[in-house]
Amino acid sequence: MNARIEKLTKSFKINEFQKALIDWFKEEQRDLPWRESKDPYKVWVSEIMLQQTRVDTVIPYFNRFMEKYPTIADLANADEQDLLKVWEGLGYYSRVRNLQTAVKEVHEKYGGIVPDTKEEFGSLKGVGPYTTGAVLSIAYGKPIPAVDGNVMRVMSRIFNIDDDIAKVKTRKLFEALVEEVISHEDPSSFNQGLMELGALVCTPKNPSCLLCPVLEFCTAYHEGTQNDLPVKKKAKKGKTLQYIAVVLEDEDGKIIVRQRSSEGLLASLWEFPNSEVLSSWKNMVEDYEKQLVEELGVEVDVVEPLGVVDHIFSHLTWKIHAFRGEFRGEFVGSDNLKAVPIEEVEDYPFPVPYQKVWKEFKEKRGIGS
DNA sequence: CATGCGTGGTC
DNA sequence: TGACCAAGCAT
Repeated sequence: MNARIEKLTKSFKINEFQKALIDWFKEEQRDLPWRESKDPYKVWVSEIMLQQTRVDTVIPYFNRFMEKYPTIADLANADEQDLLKVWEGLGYYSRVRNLQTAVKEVHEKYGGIVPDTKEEFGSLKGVGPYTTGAVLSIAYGKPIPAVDGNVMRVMSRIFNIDDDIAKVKTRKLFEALVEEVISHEDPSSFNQGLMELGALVCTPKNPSCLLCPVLEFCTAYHEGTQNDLPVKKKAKKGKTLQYIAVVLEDEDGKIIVRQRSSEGLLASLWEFPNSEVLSSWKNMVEDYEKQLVEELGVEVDVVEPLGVVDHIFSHLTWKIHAFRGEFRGEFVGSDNLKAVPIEEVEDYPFPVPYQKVWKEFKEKRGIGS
């Protein structure tokens, strides 16, 4: 333990803090579907879904996921496109692919039993320091810190720490700090208590300090600095990219869909034919029409605009100029580019921006959902 | 260590 | 409307 941790915890009443936090958690915790069992697999899935994602958003996804993949074996044997479809709209799609990779490893290497050591579980794909601590403490009662954004916020206020929480080094500081104060009798309630407190009471803005069960331990409250913590360097906002996209239909009611690259943004999801609009283009619609004829080998008519779809990612913005179009001629597709019956389009996993485009198309065509 | 990776809610 | 942010991880 380094000198800084020692100084911070020197006169800290650890046992009383643990008791106040755990008692509060047991009384006030929310009823959530993943709290109905301590099945390590279910706890694990919930933690992956909850990464950077709100509880209210996750609940229906979790329930559907468990209905479809109730066990390790079910997930290990799942089809990747089906998996992406279940994850559709949840974002950060690499999470589900990494999860399946890891679950396959547990299925094959550990006989379907989720390993209970930091070394083994923590080395699985998609499992970082936070998820390791969360799953092993909740499912197996191991006293391992689970430091997420909530915990950094709560602890930064309790100990009045103004280090930039965007830095890896700061997260490690908080892990060392939690290591010192975590309950060994009930690590699960302790870790979840810190997170629940951050979600319900010690909120980013307007924290409900007067309702806080650990108010007496909070240095920031006593110093009046709770509204200035935690300190986090602002992210610079990303650039905007312009795209033209066309929903192409033929006389037989088939729609052309295309699968994205298996790497990078929205990997392996589906979209409608589109291209970045370059400043060198003279006429967006005509230029892209020509490009489409080349790429698809069919006659193409861009018929009418469907509107402009704006989509803000965390690191960039898309402005999609969407159109409805028609194609004629024999279309020769491939695994990643095909014409599918209009009623099957929604069987494919689409990211939200292209769901918006599809919605515009359906409204224009007068197709009910 | 910095950046890429989604989406929706809130103020 | 825009900035911030929510149970992070891989590279």
